[in-house]
Amino acid sequence: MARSVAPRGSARTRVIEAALVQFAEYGVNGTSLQMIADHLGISKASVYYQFHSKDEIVLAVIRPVFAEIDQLITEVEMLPAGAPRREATVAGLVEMAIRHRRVTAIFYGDPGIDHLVSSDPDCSGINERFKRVLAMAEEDVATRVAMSLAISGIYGSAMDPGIADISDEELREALLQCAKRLVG
Amino acid sequence: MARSVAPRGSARTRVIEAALVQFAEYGVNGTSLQMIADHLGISKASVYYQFHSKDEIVLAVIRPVFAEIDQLITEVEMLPAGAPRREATVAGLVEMAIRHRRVTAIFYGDPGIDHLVSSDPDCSGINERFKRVLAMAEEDVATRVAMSLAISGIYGSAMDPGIADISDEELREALLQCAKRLVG
DNA sequence: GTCTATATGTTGATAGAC
DNA sequence: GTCTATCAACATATAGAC
Repeated sequence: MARSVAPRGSARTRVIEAALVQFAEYGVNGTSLQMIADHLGISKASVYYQFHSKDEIVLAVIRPVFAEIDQLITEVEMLPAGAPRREATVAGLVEMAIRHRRVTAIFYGDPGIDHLVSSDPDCSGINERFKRVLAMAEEDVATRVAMSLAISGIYGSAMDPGIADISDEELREALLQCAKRLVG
Repeated sequence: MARSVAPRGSARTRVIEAALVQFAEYGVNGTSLQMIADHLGISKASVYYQFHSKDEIVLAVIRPVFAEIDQLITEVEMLPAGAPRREATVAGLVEMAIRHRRVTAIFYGDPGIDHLVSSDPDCSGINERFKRVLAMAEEDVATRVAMSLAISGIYGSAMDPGIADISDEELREALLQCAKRLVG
């Protein structure tokens, strides 16, 4: 390893992190490159040196999230379909929601992200895979609704300012308890 | 009643309805006045004849929703605090989510709307009142999380395309069942 | 009530100096 | 890698004719 390690907070990484924060607060369509640049104290052109377009920034932000979902799918696919798989899925989503808390959550339902996800092969592929693993042989209306409510509820409550005072550990426990009541 | 009745689809009403549809699909920040005008087959200037600004359109769209929430609060406030009030609240929200299905839902979490709500006295007042009636004397972490998850889950699942094939009646029943398991 | 035309600012994005 | 300067496209919003 003669080559020196990339600085801990590389310019590229800082752009991604600044974008993440602003996207979470103002949404993708409500966040301009000027806002991201101002937040970093640099110019728009410097942001464009790292990314060719806004879409590239958005993709760089959501890619790790989709990678996590992809891994979660792989894990739950090894479980038998039905209740065990459902329970592992919501438990995994609770971990993700806690880990990112109030940040990842925004992406669930952001129209600016939805559009980009649809046009990106990798993301939409994972998206389809996720939907497939969830709907697998599920004819039961009650179960399908419960899963849908659990997923959007987990993300929605993780970012709810009204319960922001609750610690990660307490929130995780409470969410798992809710999930168990819904799909267990 | 010498004066003739306003046409069923007045120009103003049509603008509101067109905005509602587009806001739900693209978000407030992702919807331009040009898009609304095009959707109605009229010009931007005609839209501005009905509303002085985009914010006015957004307010006109969300006001009825907040009026419904206001009424719901008044109803549940007459109930004893605790479980009975919580159950009535989620039941009322289920009715609202079903009634609007896939439309009202977007407003829950749209950054463009959140910002406007905060700056509008009426809306933010109702918002505060709603939060107060929910948090009333609730120290129990599990209950607070369950309520948060139920609320965002109800709205989120009502707009979930993955369960759009389920009829309103079936969805209402399934959501009420979920709500009961969470807060009952 | 609707239109065309326009004013004014902001957006995403590029060129080129340092 | 960062900057200033600039672009075309689009945003909200207004003026005034019909």
